[in-house]
Amino acid sequence: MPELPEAETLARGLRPVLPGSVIRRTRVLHDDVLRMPARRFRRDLAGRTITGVGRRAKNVVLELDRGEGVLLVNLGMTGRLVPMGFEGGPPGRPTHPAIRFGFGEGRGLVFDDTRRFGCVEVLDARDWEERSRSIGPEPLSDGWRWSRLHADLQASRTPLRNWLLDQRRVAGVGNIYANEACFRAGVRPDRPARAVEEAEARALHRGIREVLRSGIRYGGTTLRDYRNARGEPGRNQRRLRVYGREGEPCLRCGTPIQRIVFGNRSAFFCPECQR
DNA sequence: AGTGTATCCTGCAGGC
DNA sequence: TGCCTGCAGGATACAC
Repeated sequence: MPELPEAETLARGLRPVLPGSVIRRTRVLHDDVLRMPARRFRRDLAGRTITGVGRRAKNVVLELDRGEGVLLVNLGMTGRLVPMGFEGGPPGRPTHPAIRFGFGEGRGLVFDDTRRFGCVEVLDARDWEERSRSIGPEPLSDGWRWSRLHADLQASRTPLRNWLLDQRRVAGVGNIYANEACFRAGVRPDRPARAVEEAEARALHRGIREVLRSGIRYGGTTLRDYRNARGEPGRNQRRLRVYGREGEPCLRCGTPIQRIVFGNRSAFFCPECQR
């Protein structure tokens, strides 16, 4: 579920709330969301202060004191972060709590994840730097240019949609926004990456940025589970042009949107507008 | 290097 | 109402 815009929206909602909180207690209800032994996880977090909230790719990054370590949260398909006991409204009780962080004075944070495909881990500064380096460029950063995208695409013949989902190539793009970006670029999602021409790479670069910015502007896309820090759904789902619209008319030309499956996942496109 | 497949897990919608 | 199938925003591992 949560792709870059959803993680960004969540991080923005947590930023005014969490910093300054001291992790006094960590309860692991489902250890399968941890990438490390529960004992070490709890020990690494004990007594540490959350100093900031950021995002990298689809991850929410809770920055920690004592050496710039981070608590890295990947939301998977159904993950949520629910602040508890802060003013600004109780966002409803978590239905599938996996980890509970207690800050004292009745406050805390719950990592809630129905399917538990998400994961949570603590990394020290060195490991975090190394991990971040293994992830591709942030598509909304100034440094990410269409020429780089075009050059990188030439190195692969995997289908464009799959290429976009690979976090080592570009950060934060998931199945919804990948399909939407392909539509805006007028390129079929199953076209080999290296067959994307220069002008198309420009359009794709622009399309990726547009769909991600739209996602952020409208508070994320909620198909079912996504909620921001206040427990509210996003509004971007109304702006999707192809994703989930199989058989419905293309908003540009009226041709029925097609769904095909490859790489084990659905892809949606307009056979008329996308070549 | 690429693809297809399977895995982790739960819930929901639709067909009968 | 119940049972079954298929599907879901992610990430990874495997055989070929």
